[in-house]
Amino acid sequence: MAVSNRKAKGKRDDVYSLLCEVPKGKVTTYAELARAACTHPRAVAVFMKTNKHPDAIPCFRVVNSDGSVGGYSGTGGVKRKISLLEENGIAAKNGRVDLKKHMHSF
DNA sequence: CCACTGACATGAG
DNA sequence: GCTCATGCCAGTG
Repeated sequence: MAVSNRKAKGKRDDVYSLLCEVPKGKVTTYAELARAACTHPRAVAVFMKTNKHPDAIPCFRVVNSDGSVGGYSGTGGVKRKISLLEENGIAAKNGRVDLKKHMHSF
């Protein structure tokens, strides 16, 4: 049972595609991304951590459903993520973004 | 090539 | 604020 779903790796590509379609200046949540990809938020976290294309995958645009930035495997950690968000016009104060202003729904 | 365990940046209660 | 439950991925034998 623990390995019965290994063939369903197509979900990962869906998450990446959806994330790439998020416009600049907007962010999405793990729950929303997972929902759009028909998967679970837990899986999305693994996708970002195990992603082989950080250059093509703006994981910094993904935040928690609470608006908290969460984490970042890229350079600088969450600090780098917050900086990138601000570069996109998103105010990430105290590691939090305004979802009601930047939350992107699929 | 097939099978199993460990690890994860969440969500909900 | 903490704990439990759930899904997907990567590595090893």
